[in-house]
Amino acid sequence: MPRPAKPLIRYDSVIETSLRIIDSEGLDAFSLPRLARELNVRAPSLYHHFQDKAEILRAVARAIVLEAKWPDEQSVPNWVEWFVRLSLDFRSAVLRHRNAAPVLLQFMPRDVLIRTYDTSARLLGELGVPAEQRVLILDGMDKLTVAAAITEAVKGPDEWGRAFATVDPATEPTLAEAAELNPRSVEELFAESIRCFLRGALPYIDADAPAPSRAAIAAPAPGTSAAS
Amino acid sequence: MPRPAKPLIRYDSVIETSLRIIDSEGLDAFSLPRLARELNVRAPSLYHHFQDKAEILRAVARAIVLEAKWPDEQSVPNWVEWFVRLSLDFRSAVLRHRNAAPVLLQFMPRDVLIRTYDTSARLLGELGVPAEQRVLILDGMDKLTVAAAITEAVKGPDEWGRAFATVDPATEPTLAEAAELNPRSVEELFAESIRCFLRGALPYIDADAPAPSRAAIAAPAPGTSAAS
DNA sequence: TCGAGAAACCTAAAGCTAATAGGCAGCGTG
DNA sequence: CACGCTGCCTATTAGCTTTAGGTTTCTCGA
Repeated sequence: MPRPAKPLIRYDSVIETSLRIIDSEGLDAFSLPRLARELNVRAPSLYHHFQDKAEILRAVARAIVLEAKWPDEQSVPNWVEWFVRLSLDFRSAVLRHRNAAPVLLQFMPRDVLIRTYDTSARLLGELGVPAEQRVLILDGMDKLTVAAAITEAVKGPDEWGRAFATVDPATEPTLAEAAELNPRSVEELFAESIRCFLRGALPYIDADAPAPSRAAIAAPAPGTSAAS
Repeated sequence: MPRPAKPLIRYDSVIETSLRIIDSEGLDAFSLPRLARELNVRAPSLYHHFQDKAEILRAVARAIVLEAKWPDEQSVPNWVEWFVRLSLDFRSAVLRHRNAAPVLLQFMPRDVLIRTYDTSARLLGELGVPAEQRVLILDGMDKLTVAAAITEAVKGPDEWGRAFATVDPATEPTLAEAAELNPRSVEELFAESIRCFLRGALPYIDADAPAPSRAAIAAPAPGTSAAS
């Protein structure tokens, strides 16, 4: 059945199907024959649309990251909570696709994040953060969101609910006690880590300042963001 | 040549050789035939010593983490810098074996870290950190060291020196400017992130308090660490 | 001391995988 | 109308992990 009237392989459906297989059957189960079977096609045909398997996985990683939406500055009381919301949304997107965590580690689309960080840098400028401090904030946020989300995704179901849930009280009594008395869920820990970091890194910035509107960030007044 | 007088395969040399192959030729080059060739042996023989390839990789991950040494509390001015040193040592161990980052993501030996965190929890108790806050600190440190080190390890050589070095000034001018004006190396950013987090999470703890001696942590006086 | 069985290697092979080579039919353009 | 390109196909290569089963040597109890 060579050369059908309508193409059987569409770029978007390849990525979509790949992600569905990875989500439901795990990364090890994802192979080109397996993917091709789902598309009613033979594996080598995929090479007419993608250079190799890595290119498919790169696109899958990109699709996951693009699921994270841009938080509305209206829905949030101040700039700190805007950053927290940004991180939580990213984390949610990653955790929706836990099995793809190794793919994200290898093929994280930096350019997508870079655009977010550029906007965040502008936001920091509006807030009065000195230029030489901005990379510290952005890099720290990167660690606390991207890196933390990926490593959290690989944790087993026994660790999903509470932090350090698998600690043995017999061998690590102090840690087990701390885990017992910890009032926060893993999601709250995630959010609170970011608040702590921002508080510690920017003690001189008013935490109650509102998040600048998207329009103000996108088109800053001349000289506003350039002035450190 | 079945059943030689002296065993040809020693557990330690298998792990050591595996790590050397991964370091020098990359993770993709590491296969059981490749490993067996290095040991002057055939691939299936390895199954008499390891259940499967994953067991070897698990041991490799453990070996990397165990390279991180326990910092001497004498060498450091206060407890904050003790935590910073702990993180930097871990980071160094991971970055010595960049190619093994995906292995670490999948097979991070939690039990090794748990022991460190138990000791750290005791340290926090000595410092007067309330019990219900300790998990926040430990989990945040975990994100900022373990997660950040793994993701930093997968970065390409063009990103090793400075943060956001590959940003294009034409498309992301604000971020590029921030990267230009950033005074810190990636290692300093790593250390400073931890200081910021601890400062933000524990504003009421004296940052200049010394790190408790290892002996004091290992055998706390009764009631000292249990009292929150 | 001897015999049984376990230990530690081997070869052979099954059943995967990613990727390449080359063929064939339909589509659109000159 | 014909020619070349597109988009699928089959066949094949080379390499991977893992299992099955064979052979020799070591160890240990009688």
